[in-house]
Amino acid sequence: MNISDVARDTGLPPKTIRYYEEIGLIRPLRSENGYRVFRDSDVHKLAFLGRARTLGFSIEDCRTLLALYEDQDRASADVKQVAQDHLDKIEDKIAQLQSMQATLKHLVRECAGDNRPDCPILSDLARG
Amino acid sequence: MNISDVARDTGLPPKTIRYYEEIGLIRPLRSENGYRVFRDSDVHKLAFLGRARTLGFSIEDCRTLLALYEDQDRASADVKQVAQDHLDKIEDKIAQLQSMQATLKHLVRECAGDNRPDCPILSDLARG
DNA sequence: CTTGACCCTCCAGTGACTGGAAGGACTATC
DNA sequence: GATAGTCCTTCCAGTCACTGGAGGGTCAAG
Repeated sequence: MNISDVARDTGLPPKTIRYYEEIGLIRPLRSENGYRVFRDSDVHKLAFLGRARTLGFSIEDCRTLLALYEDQDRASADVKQVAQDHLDKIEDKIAQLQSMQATLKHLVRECAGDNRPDCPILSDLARG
Repeated sequence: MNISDVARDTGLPPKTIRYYEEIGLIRPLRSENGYRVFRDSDVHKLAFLGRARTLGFSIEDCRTLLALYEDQDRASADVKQVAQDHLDKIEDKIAQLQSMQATLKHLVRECAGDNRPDCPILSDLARG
């Protein structure tokens, strides 16, 4: 399989696939003309990576998860730990965004949004 | 005022303040020895920027907001538009994170987290 | 034999800082 | 006046996970 076939099948852009090779997440073969040749195992790994990225795991987390996936002697506790840590970060992030959301919603609601210059949004930013 | 005084008063690191000057958000004076000299108006702007950044506005949004703030003839509608667009982005982001959160919570709950290799998290990533 | 769609590598840019090196300036103490 | 310590400066590199583009080789169809 060539890179664009893999891109189609995994939903990952060719650029991203090349990048994943560059940082050592996959090691596709090469044909004589220099083109990358992807085995099923490469495609499988890329799909795995795509899904992990969709869940928001960092590339380093993905590397760890892939290593755990390939390690038949892994402990599920190790996987769970990675996922739990990530979940905690996501929940922190959600809380942070919700706090911004609450403030912004309030300010937007208070703002007349007309031709006049008076604006509670700017007043808030200016005075804290 | 020197940079570290301003950093203390605004809560922004000196590095960030220098960066804001570099990208043209502020234009502090210079004393003979080359040190930056911050007027009250600079400190005020930096505090404004700090609060806007806390609300998650991008630097370019901050630049726009600062310009609107300084424009006595602004229309509050323009400010409101910036804030509403940002709020929309935040709400998209929250929804995306909540979707990750839901999936991850489910997977983490299903995972035994013991010494055995069987792991629903990896199974999910491997098969979608 | 040319066209167009592939593929390759390498370099630069994104956003918003952050860390560190190398060196000048100021303040306090001896 | 020397020294130590803290401040200030600039400049360069790195972060994260790609993404865009230049410049050039390869392949299949007509």
